[in-house]
Amino acid sequence: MTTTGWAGSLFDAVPQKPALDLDAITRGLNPGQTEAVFHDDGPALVLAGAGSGKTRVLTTRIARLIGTMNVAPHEILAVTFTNKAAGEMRARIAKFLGHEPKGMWCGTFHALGARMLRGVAPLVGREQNFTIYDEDDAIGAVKRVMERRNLSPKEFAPKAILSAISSAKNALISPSEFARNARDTFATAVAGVYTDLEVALQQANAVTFDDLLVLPVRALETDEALRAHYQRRFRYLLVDEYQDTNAAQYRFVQLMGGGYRNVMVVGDDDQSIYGWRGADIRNILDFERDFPGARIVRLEENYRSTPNVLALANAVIAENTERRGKTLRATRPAGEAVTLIEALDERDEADFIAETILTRMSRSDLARRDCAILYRTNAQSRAIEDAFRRRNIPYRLIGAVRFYDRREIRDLMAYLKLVANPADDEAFRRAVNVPKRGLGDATIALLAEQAIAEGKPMLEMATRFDVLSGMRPAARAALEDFGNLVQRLRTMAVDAAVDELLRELVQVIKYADHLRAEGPEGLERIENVREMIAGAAEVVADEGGEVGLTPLDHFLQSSTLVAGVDKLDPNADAVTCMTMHNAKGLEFPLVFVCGLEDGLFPLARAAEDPAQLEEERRLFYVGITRAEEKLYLTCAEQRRRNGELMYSMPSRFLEVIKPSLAERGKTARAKSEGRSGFGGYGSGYGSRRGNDDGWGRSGNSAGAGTGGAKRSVGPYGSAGYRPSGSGVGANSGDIPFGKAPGGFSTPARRERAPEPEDESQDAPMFRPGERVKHAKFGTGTIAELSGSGRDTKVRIDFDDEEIGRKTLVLAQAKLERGWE
DNA sequence: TCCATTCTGGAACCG
DNA sequence: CCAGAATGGA
Repeated sequence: MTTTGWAGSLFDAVPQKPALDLDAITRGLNPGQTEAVFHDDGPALVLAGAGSGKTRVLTTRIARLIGTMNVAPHEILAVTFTNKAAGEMRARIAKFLGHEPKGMWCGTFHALGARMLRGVAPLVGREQNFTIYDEDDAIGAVKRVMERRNLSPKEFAPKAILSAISSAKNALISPSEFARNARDTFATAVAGVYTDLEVALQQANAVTFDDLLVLPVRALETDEALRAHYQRRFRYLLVDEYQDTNAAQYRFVQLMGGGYRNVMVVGDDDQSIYGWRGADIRNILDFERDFPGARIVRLEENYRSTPNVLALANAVIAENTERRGKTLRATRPAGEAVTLIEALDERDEADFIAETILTRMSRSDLARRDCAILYRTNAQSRAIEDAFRRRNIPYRLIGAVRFYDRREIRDLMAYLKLVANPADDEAFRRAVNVPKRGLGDATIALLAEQAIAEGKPMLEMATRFDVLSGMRPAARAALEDFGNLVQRLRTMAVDAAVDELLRELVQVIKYADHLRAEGPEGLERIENVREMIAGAAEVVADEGGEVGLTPLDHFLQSSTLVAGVDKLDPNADAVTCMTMHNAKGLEFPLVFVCGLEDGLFPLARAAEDPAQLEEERRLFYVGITRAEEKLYLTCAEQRRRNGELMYSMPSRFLEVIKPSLAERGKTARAKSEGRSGFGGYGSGYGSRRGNDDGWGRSGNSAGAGTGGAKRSVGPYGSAGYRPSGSGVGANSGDIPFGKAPGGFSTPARRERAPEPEDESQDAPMFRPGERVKHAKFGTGTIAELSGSGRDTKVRIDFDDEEIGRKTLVLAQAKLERGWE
């Protein structure tokens, strides 16, 4: 391959009219912002605290470069953290300039990597129409490789193996290097799989997400001409959320910006929350070393939040030691106090949140879209959704079950991927039996075997006479059918719009009938398919640079790279629920950060490692700083996690929240049913009665006594969740901290209970032969009991012939005894 | 023998 | 609540 393919001259200077009113767009900038916007050449590090207007700085600087500095848009490379942010940045710049910044590369690292890779695929052993494997595809490929290496998925979890490979890739460690350093059996297994996986990926003309970073880096490192081309082209690099870059991304920036060295990175070390994905906070801490002479600009004035919110944020983050150190200064007038609420359980917590939102909306012009619920894990959304549904409050979930993760969507996507890239064996495996064509493991295994033997795609094997002739007639017919269908779609896909393609596909495989047969939830799936087709109709080829791609290629790429927040419609009239990770970069007038319990936030596994604990704390900081006007922090005494009831201590992060920083209270249920306040709950489980100095461990806890059975009279703020009879007094609600003097760090566990209210764990054991009644299955006789503790299972012969003998988990069965 | 369906154990954060 | 084992049907 020559280098002329990517050395495009598409963007040869079309002189842009300087229609930019620089004065207008830089009016009101503070000194730090001005310095960053008017920074011309050379490296620069902008340390931008939360809400300090960094997006404005970035867009204004780009507008200035283009509008008044004679920099052509195609000379600019801007990296954002989400596709949505890229779109917004582009739109804002267009507004400043009065025209689209055509030719500018603006997007996430992954999107930019994919874009570059389309042009240089042959350099890394791929073709232009390569497929991007999502995590499931990659796990599938890992499993296949493991099978061939006789590695049992029981001994080594494919997911763990993939995760190790992913980490290696993000650290730019090659398979051979990994193998050299493999010491234990797991690492050795990973090394082998890693080596084979690379071959399999290449054979399937596929790349993983990580490869979108790794392969461009490799191409840039190995091909001098390519590197020179890009270094000449991109005179200005701007990287947002720099604190979350990993080694591969860092290297990418170095390579791309290594020519002019006009690299401006913007970030906040306090908001680094992707260490688990290989992000290296040192990238920002060490920027000056890597780019000597870099100008450092600090943006510490916060325009987003009230002083109350900021005081809390500063207090929380000050606990971290690994930071450059900065303090956000408030510019807004004082607002409402932050409120900390203790709930009984997750349902009580959710009810409180929902009621508070309703009350506040009724008392002000607060809109639903102004409210956000932030949590640590997606699993927490369940209770919150229930609470909203019961009250008919519209809400939307960001990122929980991603649209493209739904089965029906994945089925159709598999077809599309296979059509776009016939070598994609993972897609073949998924598509070939949708709907069921009577092809099972045996047939597929045979195809796979042949494919490996010849080094050819499975799809090709499925169309070859010599392979087919050895199969059962039914299987042969099914494969011929399937092969013809894919071939027809391939012909169509050359120029057809994707929605057209999808409509044809859905019709031919009678997909709607297939889904309808699944019952009521099938209808919802049909609806999703409609949505997918509608969405496909809207995908237009991205401007600039990607010649030769079919509409299908564009569609697949853009849909593979969407993030949860990318779909967030800021105008939708709904409350937003999401993880704190997803909330990065967003802001809302009213924010609830919930589930503040030790073991959940911080997660138990992070508690032991100081580095991980600091990252959790930064995540908390991110959550807090999303709030513009009013912030609630909530925690629950008990919570069901993975089916078991957990009693938890309030998060250790709350420890630094002195009475002056937040007002405290309890939900009505926590007050009336709470087991005499904190410390008393759990009757013996992790009880720290009397071991507590209340809220203000630092000693100035005005209203907090010696813990134990205190009555909470904490104020509820103006939020409206003010149970009758609750007084308004000094700070007093008592919640023990996770990091207790005695050293509690993990929540206490106890027996599985069907309902939070149900204390059936104390019920005596059942005996075989005993007559019982089950709510759904009716009466029956216990045949046998097995297991112990929460895993006790009971086998029952039910009287109803149709039900017969069933094995149930005792703790969940809710059996009534004494029935004849 | 092969394929489809039911059952049972295990589940972060995300591009 | 989803994937892999166990089991039932052609």
